[in-house]
Amino acid sequence: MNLKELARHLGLSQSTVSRALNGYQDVSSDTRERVFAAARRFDYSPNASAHRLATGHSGAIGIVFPSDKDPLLDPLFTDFLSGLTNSAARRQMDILVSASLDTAEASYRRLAQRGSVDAVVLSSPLVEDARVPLLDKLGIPCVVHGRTRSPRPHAFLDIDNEGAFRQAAELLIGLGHRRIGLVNGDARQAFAVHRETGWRSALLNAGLEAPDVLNGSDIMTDEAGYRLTAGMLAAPTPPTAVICSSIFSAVGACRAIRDRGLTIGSDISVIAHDDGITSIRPEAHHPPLTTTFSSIHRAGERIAEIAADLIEGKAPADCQEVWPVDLIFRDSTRPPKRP
Amino acid sequence: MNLKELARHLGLSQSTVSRALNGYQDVSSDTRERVFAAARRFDYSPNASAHRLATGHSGAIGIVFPSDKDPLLDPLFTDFLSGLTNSAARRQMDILVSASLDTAEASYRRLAQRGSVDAVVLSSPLVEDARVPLLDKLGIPCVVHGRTRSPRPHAFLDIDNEGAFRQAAELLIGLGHRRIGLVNGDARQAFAVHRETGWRSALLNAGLEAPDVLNGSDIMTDEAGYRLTAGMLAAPTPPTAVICSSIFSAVGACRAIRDRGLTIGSDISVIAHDDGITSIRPEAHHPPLTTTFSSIHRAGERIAEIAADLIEGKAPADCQEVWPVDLIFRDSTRPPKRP
DNA sequence: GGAGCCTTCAAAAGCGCTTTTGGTCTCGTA
DNA sequence: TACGAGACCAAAAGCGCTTTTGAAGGCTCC
Repeated sequence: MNLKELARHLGLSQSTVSRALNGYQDVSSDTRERVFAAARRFDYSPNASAHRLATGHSGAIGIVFPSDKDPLLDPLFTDFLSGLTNSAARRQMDILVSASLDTAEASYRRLAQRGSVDAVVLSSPLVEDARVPLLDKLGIPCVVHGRTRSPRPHAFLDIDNEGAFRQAAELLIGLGHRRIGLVNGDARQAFAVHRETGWRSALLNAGLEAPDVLNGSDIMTDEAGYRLTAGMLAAPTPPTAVICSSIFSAVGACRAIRDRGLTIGSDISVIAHDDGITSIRPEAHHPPLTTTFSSIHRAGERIAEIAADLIEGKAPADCQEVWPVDLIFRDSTRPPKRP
Repeated sequence: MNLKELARHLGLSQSTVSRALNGYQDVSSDTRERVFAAARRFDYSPNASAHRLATGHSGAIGIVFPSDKDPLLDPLFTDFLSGLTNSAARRQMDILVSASLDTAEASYRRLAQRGSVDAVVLSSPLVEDARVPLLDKLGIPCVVHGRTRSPRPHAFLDIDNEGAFRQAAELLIGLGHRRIGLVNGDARQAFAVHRETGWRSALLNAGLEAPDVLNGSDIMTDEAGYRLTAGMLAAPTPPTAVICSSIFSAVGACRAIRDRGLTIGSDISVIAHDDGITSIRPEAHHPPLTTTFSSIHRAGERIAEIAADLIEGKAPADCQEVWPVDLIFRDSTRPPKRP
């Protein structure tokens, strides 16, 4: 069932039917209702390709996978994507996931030239990310999940990583901790830099040191979390608390603490950043973990909306949001034994 | 730069340029080379929408997210999607992720009618899954990741869940275990049923019982893994070994074991199913976990190929694969202390 | 040397929609 | 009565590609 047939059934022209369906004003409400009734009855919905060709819009938001087996590719992405997709669907848009077989640049370039997407979402930005100027040059609207340095303002949604980690460190300092370890993500990533800044500023403001031995950085896996934490605990002056950049790192960190015969909370305090994924919940741990919390699912939802705004012509400079992060106090943070 | 301009630059007709680029035979190799050179020079690639409209193919494989916040939605999906996308890209196809805002049925129906995708991938099938007959009725080729009961044969790629879990149980039985707990996924899911069958058959074959108290089933999270395992360990005759359906459940199970003052390996043996995600690696645990292993990333890769075959007309009955699962022996499985 | 064939290409139709253009008909106003 | 305005709709152009149709030229072969 296509538009032509539907029009024939109704005894109307294609254009009238099209205008009725698309909400134009110069169709009598009587005709409009007949058209809608027929569309429902014949279960008509317009062909996507034809619609796209005619309008020049693809009706899709693109997102490019980093690369084949990138360690940055984490399970959080599922939650993010799910939010993105839900929200895009509400705006009648789809999410097109594309792989970067050769280089990321080539992928974006291809997306642009083929007109497969109207905008792209950029995940896991580096401190200085070449993709942003590239997309700017290619003329594809782009919204960054996170922030990056860029000559021209870009649309983004970020959480206040610096503030969150400063607060987390301040909480520990308030409890009496003097040596606070950071189990951070990959140092090339923008968010990791922001978190380190937050951690460091809290320590320096309190007149404490932020030595390199307490500043761990690696991919955010269970294994790396274990290794970094175990390393810190084995140092001559081990930390009395650690802050982890992800729940996966935290799982490893907790194992390292226990393997050393120490108890989480009473011996070593732990704070983890929680993106809100279902598979591992910090409040279900023993003891429940204190967290900095921000739902990555909701970030995905919002980013699709921002992308839609961008497509409708909103200026990138007006599409910049930084969300506050909740600090949720639980039982894994206590005063240190020997301050 | 579009086809018309390119043709004008070359002094050729659109049709000749199109035929040259698409590898038809009735273009002289001389002309063909000129065309390719020009296409490269002007960085031309055909408009996706126009191509789709003309060919009638959307060039995309669809996948529908279960729903807004479905507990079945797991982080493994990222790895799966990454494989799917890579492989699809190699065949010049994209992956269209779509949300099911109302019902899953409506989403698939819309995808079908709008012609947005040429085939769909169906994840996490239930034992009896309404989506398969629906897609059959709608006439969209579909490949299932897993297996489900269906009146007509459907294309699928599954791993040998039953065999894997039978082997796992047999390994434990061989070591002398008599009470083996199962920390399984949601019992509505097909794979969970298969795994239970494997576990049960190994026990019964060995003349052992498979009581309900040892047959745990829930979503595959850290928390559920903890709860199920803790429950079993608190029973009058606790298991001496547990088999977990996911690495997330296993993380929880291990915590439950330790929280009870027991040691993994020497007190309680643990086997986990490992999908090969990077964030949590079983070999990095202490002790390293024995696993049934199958890469979900590679499954995604293969499924895109199967979908492409299906689109090209291959019969669904000829697109059925069951992959063997590796049983990787590590240090978390030892003979029981008191058999 | 003309019929028949192959190679190479141009012209044009068509994919299913949106949007522009223009025409008809009614109505209110001068 | 005449006329511009407004409501409604049909016809047709156009989006950028693929594919069919058919024409021109060069070739072989009887």
